[in-house]
Amino acid sequence: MSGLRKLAASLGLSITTVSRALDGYTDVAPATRERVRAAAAATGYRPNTAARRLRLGATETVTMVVPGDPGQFAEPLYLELLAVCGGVFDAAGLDLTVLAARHGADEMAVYRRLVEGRRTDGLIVARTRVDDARIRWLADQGFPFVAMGRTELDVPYAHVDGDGEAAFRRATERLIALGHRRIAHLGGPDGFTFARLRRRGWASAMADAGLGGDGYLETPLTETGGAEATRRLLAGADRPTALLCATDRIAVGAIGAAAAMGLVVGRDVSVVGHDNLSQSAFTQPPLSTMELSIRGIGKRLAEMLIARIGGADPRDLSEIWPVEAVDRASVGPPPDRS
Amino acid sequence: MSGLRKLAASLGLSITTVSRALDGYTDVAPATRERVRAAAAATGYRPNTAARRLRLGATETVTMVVPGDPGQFAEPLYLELLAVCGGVFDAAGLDLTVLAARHGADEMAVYRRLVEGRRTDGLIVARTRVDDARIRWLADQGFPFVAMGRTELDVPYAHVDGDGEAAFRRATERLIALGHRRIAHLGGPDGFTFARLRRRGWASAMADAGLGGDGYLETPLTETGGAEATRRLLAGADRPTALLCATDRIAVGAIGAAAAMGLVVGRDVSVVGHDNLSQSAFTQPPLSTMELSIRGIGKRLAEMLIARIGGADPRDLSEIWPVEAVDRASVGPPPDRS
DNA sequence: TGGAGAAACAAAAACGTTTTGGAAAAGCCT
DNA sequence: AGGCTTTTCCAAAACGTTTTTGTTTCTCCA
Repeated sequence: MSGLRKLAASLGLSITTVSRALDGYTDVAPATRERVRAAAAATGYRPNTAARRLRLGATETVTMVVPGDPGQFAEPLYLELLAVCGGVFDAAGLDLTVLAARHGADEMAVYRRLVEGRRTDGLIVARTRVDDARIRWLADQGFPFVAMGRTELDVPYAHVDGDGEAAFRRATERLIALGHRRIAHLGGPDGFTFARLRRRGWASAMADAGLGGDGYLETPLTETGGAEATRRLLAGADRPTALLCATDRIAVGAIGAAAAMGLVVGRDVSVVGHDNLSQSAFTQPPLSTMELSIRGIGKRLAEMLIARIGGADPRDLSEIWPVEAVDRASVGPPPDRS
Repeated sequence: MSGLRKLAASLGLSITTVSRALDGYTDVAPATRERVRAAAAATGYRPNTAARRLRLGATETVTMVVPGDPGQFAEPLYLELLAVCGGVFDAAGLDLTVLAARHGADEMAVYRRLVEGRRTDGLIVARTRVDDARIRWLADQGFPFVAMGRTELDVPYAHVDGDGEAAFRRATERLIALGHRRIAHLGGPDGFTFARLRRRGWASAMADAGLGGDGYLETPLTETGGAEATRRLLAGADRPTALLCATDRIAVGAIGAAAAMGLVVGRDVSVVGHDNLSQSAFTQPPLSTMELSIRGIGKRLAEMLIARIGGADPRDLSEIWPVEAVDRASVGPPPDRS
């Protein structure tokens, strides 16, 4: 005998009363309620989660699928996101489980298994894509989920995102105001919505200023990707005077490649990133970048998922967060001979 | 009616037979087994996990507590560890849940709640400390867990670790062979076992060479920590010609600070790190570092935890992995005037 | 005083599995 | 053919909750 039954026996009560006392029903006399609570605290009673979940028909679990591709995605931001969300979920009595999936065919299989096997009450979808099969399917199923990032799909879905388009437009405008004319954009894979939006911000600012928007190069989201793109961009005669990078990792690669070519970053060529990773303040020169509050976003994301699980309408759950500029020495006016 | 009962009814069998057929007992005729399996596959039957767990008395869940301290611990390696472990656990039918806890008082409370509430079957303990209360308590309870890293406790516990002591001894010896005499060590907080072992490796190589082991500075595990320590170390007259850093993050800070002081890293001062983070190949100059296979370690860690849950003796589960040197341009001979 | 209504508790069912302890049918041997 | 083992299946119990549906006792008012 264990659990509720034992506690009830030791108190000379029925398990019904004990259960209801602990859950705070008005059904039980205040005196008994206190007696039960004291006994529960004293014996360290904790309801068996499996039994509870079976009875309730809920898993009390939410899931985040993290990219499992080797090496490629050692994104520091995701761990912080997990930690922040974990705190909120924990306070709400939800377990946060993580699952790794490689981008590609088996990715959808992972989601399907989770949803169809009713192994989770809600999902966090990160690294959203313009046409995101996961979101299309989940929304179609009416399954509760939140997305970190947007898509271009026409279905409603709960999401939080940074305003990368505005941020990159502003960043471009500031470079233009400094005198730059040839501003290249090292964008992420265009399938990712965040990459497309940031490119759009850059492109619209360039167009508004009557400048050519042809200095666009799509690169992998790695330092290596940024370095290779930079080598190519800076090789030509009419090389750009500024490199606007979709992420700090790309920017770190760009700074490395530019320096290796004998150029002084911040004087011969300006570099801008996005994310404000901890290492970005320590490049030579320190990287000008933009910051989005991961802690804030993670908290809201978790709260939204809880709301969705509670039945909230996804149409009411949409937030675009501002992105703040972080100015450092990797940006300066263009060189004179430009 | 749903689940097993429905499936059984549709086949004209009892739920017992269906259950045993799916679990592959010899108890059921091969013909019926196939019939059941086909029907299960066709209807997409998945056993209800809560019911299963209740009956089995297992949570089928393992947990990793990640550092929840804001910003401080945006360690890229942890995410990769999670992804790798997640894959192994998933294949074994185990859920991997993450929980955030700040270092300090409530950390033990988190572990206690997990274990005493029987909310998990096993734990992964990372970032081990020399005298680690978590490990002392868990081992005392006989609860299945694995540690990434060691302690100086006398209790047996399953663990995987890199041989940081040997790696730092070798690294120091190589610096000495290059001609360096004043080699400073920017160590992590000494409470962390990995930091103490790396320091010991450095100290023993220095002692063996008859060199002073006083160039030791304890720093936080951040770029800022490395930068501040470097500023202090390089300010004096008899400044070190080499900085051996406990981690790449510290080393990145060191390179930044040294460059800001007008020194050329790799010529005026050499810098070595450990972790081989993706950005470390893109500092100026590229950082010499050491690498430990996180994928390999994560896989073994997960396998060991599964073994421990299965009842394996922790004494048989201990692995120290080699650390490989990654040579880049941040290391060179000491400057002449030394 | 009788009856209605509220307050406090309890019995029992259900959630969906796994497993125990058979039972019926079939095959084998003498 | 009768007893024995083997094969194949099933009824029922149990895991520990939550919740529905009572039942009893008490209070209050006419």
